Amino acid sequence: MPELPDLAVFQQYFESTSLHQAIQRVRCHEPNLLVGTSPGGVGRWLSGHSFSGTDRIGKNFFAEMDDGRFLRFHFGMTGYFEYFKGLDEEPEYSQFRIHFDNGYHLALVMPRKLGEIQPLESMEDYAAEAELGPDVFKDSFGFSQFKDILVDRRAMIKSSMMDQSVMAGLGNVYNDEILYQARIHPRAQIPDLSEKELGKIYHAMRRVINKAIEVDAQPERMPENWLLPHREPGAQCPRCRGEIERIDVSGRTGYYCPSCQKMPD
DNA sequence: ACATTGACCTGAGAGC
DNA sequence: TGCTCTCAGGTCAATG
Repeated sequence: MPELPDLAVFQQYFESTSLHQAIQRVRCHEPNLLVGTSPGGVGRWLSGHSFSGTDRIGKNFFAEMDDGRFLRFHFGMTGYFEYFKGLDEEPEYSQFRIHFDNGYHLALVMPRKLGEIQPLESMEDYAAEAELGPDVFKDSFGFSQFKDILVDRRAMIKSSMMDQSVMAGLGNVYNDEILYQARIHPRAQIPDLSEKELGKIYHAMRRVINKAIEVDAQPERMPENWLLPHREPGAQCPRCRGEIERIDVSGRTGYYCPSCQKMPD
């Protein structure tokens, strides 16, 4: 479930494996993933160059190239990178593979083919084009901006926080976690939330993302007192021992604790 | 503006 | 054992 913390970990992985090595060629098993290019086109885009750095906006990962161009990756629901040596070690569900001069390869592994790979001249142009909101984990995204963005909205809090054009990076799972820790009902309407409650949400967001990255976004390493290890109906709330419930919000299945997360008055 | 639904894709897990 | 069904997850388009 690649959300912002997962992306941050992918970014570290990419940086520790795939920078500053000449790219020989690429192989795309699933051309439908390519945006604005073709298997041949992405090959020409990359071949003979190398990656020099990385960046991220929300759930979009940008591999920066030695001449300042980019390749954007979106991981859909199931994507991740895997770096490996011999082709006989290529992972199952590898949809796209980059051959480096040193004999190693980087694969985009994605059982469900809902991701995207896109050559780009500019990250900023892409963000504008895609109408991406600000990345929720950039240093510049402080509480005042969080509040300003939400203040004249009337939607449910969870819907707006998951809307990538409002703010970018959060998905279903971490959103539930944040609202659980802030003790806010996922269907709470934004106009009904006080500044203090918005503050609790913002700070829970920082805390959750930081901690999730610290444990490499591995679900089994999430703290036991989080909601995340208890995302099933009938599970016990680690805080009040009440029953975790399933709830649909804007078409996504969420989980929350009805006794800890009350609707605002 | 906002909510809802369905489509995309396909493996995992459940139920028979 | 093997089949069929449902459900995830992120995003977008269509409809109310």
